[in-house]
Amino acid sequence: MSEYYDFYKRAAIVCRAVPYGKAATYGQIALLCGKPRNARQVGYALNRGRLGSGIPAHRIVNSRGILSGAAAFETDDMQRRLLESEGITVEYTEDGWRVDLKRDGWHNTMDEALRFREIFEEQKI
DNA sequence: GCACTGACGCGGG
DNA sequence: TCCCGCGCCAGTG
Repeated sequence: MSEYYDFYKRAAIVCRAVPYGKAATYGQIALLCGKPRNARQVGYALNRGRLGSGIPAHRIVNSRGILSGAAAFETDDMQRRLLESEGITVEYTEDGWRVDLKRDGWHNTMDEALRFREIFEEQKI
């Protein structure tokens, strides 16, 4: 097992792999990076642009499917509009805009998880 | 080194 | 199922 890793490089790879039309959670990204307790770091990285460009940040939501209320997008409704443009239904609740993870969530297979581990191992990150 | 912060998540009630 | 409390941990000043 690689003893030194770069969490942000891993997170960038995983985030870019979230399919069009699907939403993933912060914890899910962290888990696939091999750091299941680092969900907060995923949010931090996205907020501060630490993952570079080409990251579908709008597809990342919290474990309940709630969209980030943070003003990290150009406009308040940007994240919701991007998701809807991909065919994802976003419904308004008291807690904010929410996607149905049961239907539109990214449900990883064990194979996908193992594949990421291989990629990290190969690239020594 | 210390305290505080936050696009978070889980487990118990 | 829904709250709520607590744990989490890299960054930041």
